[in-house]
This record gives sequence, structure tokens and C-alpha cells, in this order.
Amino acid sequence: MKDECKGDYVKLKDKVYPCSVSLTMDLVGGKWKAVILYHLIDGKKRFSELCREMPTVTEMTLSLQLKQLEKDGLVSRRVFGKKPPIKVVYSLTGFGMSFIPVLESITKWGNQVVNEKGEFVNGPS
Amino acid sequence: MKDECKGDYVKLKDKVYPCSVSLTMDLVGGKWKAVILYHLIDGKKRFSELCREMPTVTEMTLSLQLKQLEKDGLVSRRVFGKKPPIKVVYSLTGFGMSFIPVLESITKWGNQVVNEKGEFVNGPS
DNA sequence: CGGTATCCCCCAAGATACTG
DNA sequence: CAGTATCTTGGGGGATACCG
Repeated sequence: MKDECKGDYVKLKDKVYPCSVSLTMDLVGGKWKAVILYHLIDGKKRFSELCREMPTVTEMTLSLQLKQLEKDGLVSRRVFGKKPPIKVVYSLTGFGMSFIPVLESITKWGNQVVNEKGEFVNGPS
Repeated sequence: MKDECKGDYVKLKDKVYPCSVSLTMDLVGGKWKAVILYHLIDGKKRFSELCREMPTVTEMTLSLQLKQLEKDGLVSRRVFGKKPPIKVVYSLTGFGMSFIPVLESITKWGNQVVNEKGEFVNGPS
């Protein structure tokens, strides 16, 4: 039963998806993952830096999402120091970097949408 | 990278997002929206066709997601007939079509991932 | 500093049954 | 044919407090 490409299933780490779009959305979908990856495009960042750059995400959610991204191999986490002033640095892995073109595509479209139908705002207030 | 104002907020229909990536994920994120749009790339489809092409989505969820996509202006819904053998056709709007490049980018990346780390499967399971 | 531990709410999404 | 109507559940995501 040879279907078209669209009908084929794809499998990654014991999870089966109906198509590669579905797989992508599982890896980088959700409310924050793509945003996090976007903020890591320009290099490694500390946890607190990410917090500052994404003030609308709670620490807990950020931590959780980072962990999932790390588990899926998109982000790497390196720890410096052992006593309470610890330093943790996150960065894109090679795999994560391979996603940059998609992120740029997403950003570009989002900006277009805002330009045509929305508006840019300058403060949280 | 031209977009240096990553800290700016964007607004669309009374909703405020921390960045355009966040906006995009709100419009086409979730488990199925992007998949639905993907299946509409090659032209208009009836509800039952979409059901058949996406057997892992329930009718209810499909209906719900289509309604949201319609509300956000990405998909158009046209009804033919008024008595029980009704025919409803869904298609991408111009706005929806503007998202095709992003979908292609997503598909391409997903396929790469499967090629390098996963596998293609031919049957359901 | 960089998280966890809890607790909680909401809603996406599924199952099943029914209808104009 | 193309959906609704309910009901249920899982887990994403937030708030707050605390810890190594």
C-alpha cells in the first residue's frame, strides 16, 4: 500500500508521527520552545540572561522547556562552578543550529503579519 | 541580522506578544494547525478529505482547529448545499498562502531530522 | 545563581454518541 | 456529510516558596 509521501508515518525515538510537520511541531512547538531557540541564535546565554530577555516566561517554565530542548538534543547545557554562585550556560547544539533557517522563516512571517495586520508596541505598559 | 529590537512587543487583535516568534506560534502552533495548513497547500479539500488524510486527528479536533484557523483568517470555509448531503470546502486564504514558505521550511527540516535520526515507517501502528 | 517543590488552573485534545 | 454535545483527561504553564 504505497501512499503519497504525505501519508507516510515518521518515527523518532519511539514516537510515531503522521508526517514530518507533526514531528517538527512536537520538537519545537508549544508556547515557548521556538522563542527560546530564537534567543539562542546569537550565541550562548546564561539562565539569568534568558530570564531577562524573556520576562514574560516564568523561571520554572523556562527551566522546564530548556530541559526538554536539551533532552531532544537542540540545546546544550554547561555548568561552571560548584558552590552557590553557579553559572549555567545554554547554547544551540549543531542540531539546534540546523533549525535556525526555520526560525528565521518564522520570524520573517511573524514580522510581516505585524506589519500588515498588527502593530509594534514599545513597552510592557 | 537586521532585527535588533528583540525586546519589542508586538500586538495583533488585542493580544500582545513578546516577539513575532511568539505571535507565530500562537497563530499556527499547537498540535495540528500547521499539519492542517500543510494538507491544504495543494488546494481546497472537503472536510471528509482532510479526515481521511489525517486519520490520527478526531473529527472534533479537526473541526475545532479549522474554526480557529478560519477565525484567524488563514483558512476559508465554503458551504455548498443546505440539506443533509452538505459539502464543505476548506482552502487557504491569501494570508494562509503567505505561510506556505514557512510550512515548507518546517517540512524540510522535519524530513532532515527523520533522515538523520529517525526513520520512515509505512504503516500505522 | 539557578534552579526545585508544590499547588493549581485552564484548555487542548481525545472518546463516544448524537443530529440538521 | 459535516459536523455538535458532553464528558474526561493530560499536561502545559503560572504563582509562590524554598533549596544547594
